[in-house]
Amino acid sequence: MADKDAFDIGTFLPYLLNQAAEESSLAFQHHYKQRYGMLRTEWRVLFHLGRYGDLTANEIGARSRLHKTKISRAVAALEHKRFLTRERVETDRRREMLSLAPAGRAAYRELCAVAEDYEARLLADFDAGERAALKGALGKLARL
Amino acid sequence: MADKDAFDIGTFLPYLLNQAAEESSLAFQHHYKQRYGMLRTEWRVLFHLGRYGDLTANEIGARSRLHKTKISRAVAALEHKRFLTRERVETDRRREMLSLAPAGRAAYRELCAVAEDYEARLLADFDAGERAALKGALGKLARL
DNA sequence: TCCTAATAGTTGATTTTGTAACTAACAAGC
DNA sequence: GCTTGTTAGTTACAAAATCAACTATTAGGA
Repeated sequence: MADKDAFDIGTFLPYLLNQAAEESSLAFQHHYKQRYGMLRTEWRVLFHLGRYGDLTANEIGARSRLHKTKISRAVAALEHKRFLTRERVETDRRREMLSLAPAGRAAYRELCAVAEDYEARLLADFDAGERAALKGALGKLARL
Repeated sequence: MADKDAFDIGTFLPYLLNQAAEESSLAFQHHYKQRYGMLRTEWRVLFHLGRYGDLTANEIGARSRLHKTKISRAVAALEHKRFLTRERVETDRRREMLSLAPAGRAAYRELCAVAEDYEARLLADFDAGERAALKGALGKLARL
């Protein structure tokens, strides 16, 4: 039945990418989920605010490629946890500027440290050249 | 605000993997969704049966790392589309052997061809060495 | 045999996501 | 001013994923 020459899902790129992504997200999830009760989208939004400073929901969407409804919900959840605050932009009252509150900033700092450690472990088996090649290839595939 | 030396999500491996996985799955989805009305899980189950021959739900789970409830529902949907048939294993009546029906086999063949083309396009910018390195690295990360 | 534990698979309840429709604010043309 | 179109963000409803509980069957003792 199993044709030896056949196309193999185990080497199909989208499949490999999905497996690797899932595997590598799993252990990290634990940190923002268990410790802060955050969803993945919330962690991403928190991250963008921590890394790039105050942004509107729309700007986060442009950077992260998250859909605006996901962002809207993540922002509401983060606000509820008092991790961020909103302020209407007076020059364009459709927009809201989002800023990390102290609790959010603390969570960001801690999660960044965890993320760096975590990535180091993921990449422990790779040398510098392999790491650069991998990230370069992924960046191309992700069209970032 | 934005610290130049800070950890950057744009180079965080789980993030990159997720972006690349999402991007590379998106266009391919269209084929099994539009053409056959399948969900991603259904395509994966179909694929495993086509590639590796008759399997039980549990064996598919072990290979694909899909949760058993996802598989159970995917199998039900594929059976409803008459893409596969089930048969109780007489030596252990808890298990059911799954086999592709002719329609499922046809879908499998067509989707494989599409997948090969699709992957070739995804990897068009990479030379043979880069492809091998990428797949090797992803395989390690996915722990396959 | 009978009791308990483990396994294969399904079902139901809750969460989360995705899609589309919606409100509010702005912008451009007349 | 008014109309039309666009953009920022939210909400509602449907689709899907997750988690726990469930049935049926097998396995391993005492």
